[in-house]
Amino acid sequence: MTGGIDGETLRVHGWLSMTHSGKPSSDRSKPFAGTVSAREVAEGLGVSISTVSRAFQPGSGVAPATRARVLARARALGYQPNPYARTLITQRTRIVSVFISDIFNPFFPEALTTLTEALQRHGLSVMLFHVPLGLTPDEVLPQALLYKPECVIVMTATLSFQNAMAAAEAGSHLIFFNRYVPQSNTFSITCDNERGGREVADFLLHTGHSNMAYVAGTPDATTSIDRGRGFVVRCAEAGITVAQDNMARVFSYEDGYAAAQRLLAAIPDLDGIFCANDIVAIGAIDGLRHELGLDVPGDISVVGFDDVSMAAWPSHALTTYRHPVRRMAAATVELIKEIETDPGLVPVARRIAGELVLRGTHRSRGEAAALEGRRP
Amino acid sequence: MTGGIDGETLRVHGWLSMTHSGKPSSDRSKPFAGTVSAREVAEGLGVSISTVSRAFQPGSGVAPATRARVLARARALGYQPNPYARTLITQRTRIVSVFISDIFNPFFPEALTTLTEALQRHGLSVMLFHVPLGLTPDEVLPQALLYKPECVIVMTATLSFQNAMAAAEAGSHLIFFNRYVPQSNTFSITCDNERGGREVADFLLHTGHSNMAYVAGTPDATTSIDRGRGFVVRCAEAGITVAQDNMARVFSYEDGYAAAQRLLAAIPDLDGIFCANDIVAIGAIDGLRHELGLDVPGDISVVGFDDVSMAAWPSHALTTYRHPVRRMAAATVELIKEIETDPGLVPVARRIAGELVLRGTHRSRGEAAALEGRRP
DNA sequence: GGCTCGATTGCAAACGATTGCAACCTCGGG
DNA sequence: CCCGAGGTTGCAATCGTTTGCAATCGAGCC
Repeated sequence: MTGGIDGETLRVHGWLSMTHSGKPSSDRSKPFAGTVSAREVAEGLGVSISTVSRAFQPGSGVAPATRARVLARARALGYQPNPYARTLITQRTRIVSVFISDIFNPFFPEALTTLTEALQRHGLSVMLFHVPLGLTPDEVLPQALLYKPECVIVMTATLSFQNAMAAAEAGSHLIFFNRYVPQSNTFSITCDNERGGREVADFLLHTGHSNMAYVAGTPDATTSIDRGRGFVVRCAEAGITVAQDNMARVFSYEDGYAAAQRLLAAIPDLDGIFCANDIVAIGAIDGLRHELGLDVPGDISVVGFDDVSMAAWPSHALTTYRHPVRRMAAATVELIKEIETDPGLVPVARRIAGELVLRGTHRSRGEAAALEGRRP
Repeated sequence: MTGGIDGETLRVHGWLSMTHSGKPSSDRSKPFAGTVSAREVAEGLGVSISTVSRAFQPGSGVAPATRARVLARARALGYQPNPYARTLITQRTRIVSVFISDIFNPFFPEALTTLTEALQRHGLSVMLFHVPLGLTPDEVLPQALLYKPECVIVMTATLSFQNAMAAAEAGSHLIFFNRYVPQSNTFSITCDNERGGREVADFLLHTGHSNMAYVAGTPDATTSIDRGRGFVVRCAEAGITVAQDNMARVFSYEDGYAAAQRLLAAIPDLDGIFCANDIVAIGAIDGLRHELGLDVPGDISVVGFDDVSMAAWPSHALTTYRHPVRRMAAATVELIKEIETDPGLVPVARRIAGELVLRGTHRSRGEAAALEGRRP
């Protein structure tokens, strides 16, 4: 809370209408109107435009006194180097494009805002592109590439080979966020999903569950696949085979809701379900409770993945695995910095560990033991 | 589902590593590398750069045959006019900046994606700026204004007078989305919140509620204020005074949860609560159920506002008022078009009606009558 | 056949910066 | 006192477009 919010917040009556009647604001028809150029700051000072330009670049040979004068006058006039002209000559845009898709999952807005903040703090501007359901990023990519972003961060689906190639051609590095392209050798920042799956497995095994299932999300999403693999493999190591429900089309509440019913129809004595994410888990829990009249965690444990804010609400109190969003955003900026200094950096997938969050949808060991064999 | 997703999705092994070893991709150190300019398409055709440029502008005098040849060759070479150079000369950026804040409310991502899609469909590129909690948009605005956006869409808080002025100076029109600045005469696109409040009041009155309260959200948010006013005024017209809880700091689940307890402690025979938004409503319901052991809607009705996706989940089945996001996004694009053709357009606040969505957290008239006077 | 007119097209000047290169200045050393 | 070096500064080219203006061309009309 800055306090400035109430202080001089915009409340003056009719102030903006001035700009339509008289002189206060300059000609509205030209967006650049009222903008000062390097020439104007140079003129008053009796220096050249070059000097003004150099005053704004750290390593350039300008006399400290001159730089100070220039900067002072620039500040007074409100001058900032025009990024369009600068880009034209330097060939660097300082822009990153971010691709998002339709958002069912509250994880995405959280990731998006965190990432955006981290990037803008590093002086990069974010161009946002939305890939509507049913479209490939490919159809939006050309518009994004027009602006020659220094990198394209994809939080959604995958790109076609052709278009990924196009991005490379345009000089934009491709970074997958929260997903990666399995055999492709591209940059990616993800949660260590497989490890997350293992940790959940360890936890459920440790608390005495023995008849478990995994509810997958969007079929070809690496997040869903890796979480599932970690879980299934670890359980297998403990001699337990887990049922898998792969019928979900997307990571949705409805998918979880339906999956729970399918699973219990097939395996009535199931005692633990790991879901591909929190939304699916909440759907599953509701399915178990409302459709099947089961008690969670009394009859069966459910664990999610992400730790979205809703998971902490008392009505859900979901036991889950926390997605390390902040650390992922920080890692992304870190990666971009590295790419900046070494454009030839060899692509690498970075996985960041999350952590188990215990709430109220799992049985503790004791309960599990006590209930052994209760249902047929 | 395009089908292209599985078709030629990026799965080729090691393809990107080529760009670091050999020739397939051009020099990665220059973002513009591999880009063709108008000169290159002109050369092969024996026309001038001017002609190429004109071929890309609808109303310019180019012979149809020439235009066709240029366009064909441009497509073959993958040429697109460079937006930076274009902006430099035309002074038009085709960029809009969108300000968002920390997102508790699922309404925002929905609004953001819908809005982004509508804008990009109109050929505008969206630059996203995040205003972290505790900061004013003012501190982020300068970075946004650098790119001379054609307009700045603010989905969050308000701007200081100074900075709003700065935006005007820079030639960027200010559009408030989902909020407005009361006495200021700026553009805004909002839901007709007051009307929404009235409709909810009418509905609750009509279904026999007589002892009602309003739970506000963030204190100075126009959304919260207007919804409350519509509700309270209509009830007053019907001779009923409603209790108001204004203790919430933000529109959060926790706020709703706590408000419910405060209200029922003060007014034990409350039979209807209208909440400033769905998240608050869900919090209130959980507070009523878990802390007070009340039945919703058996003992008391709760109505929200927004109709976020969660509201439809069986576990909530929230009766609410639908926020017309799509229509608001469309109206925004419409407004921008109007501003484009008439930069001097006088600022106007546009309010768009939503609609009541009946689910399971309200009592019907019959039940209400039957239960009359049940609790002391 | 000459003249005018309209439709096409090219020239060249912007737009607002960055940057290699050359000119300049100053100062110290020989 | 002169010369060279090193530190500052300005000149001018450049980035890739758009666009006013002039030039060119062909055709239609008298």
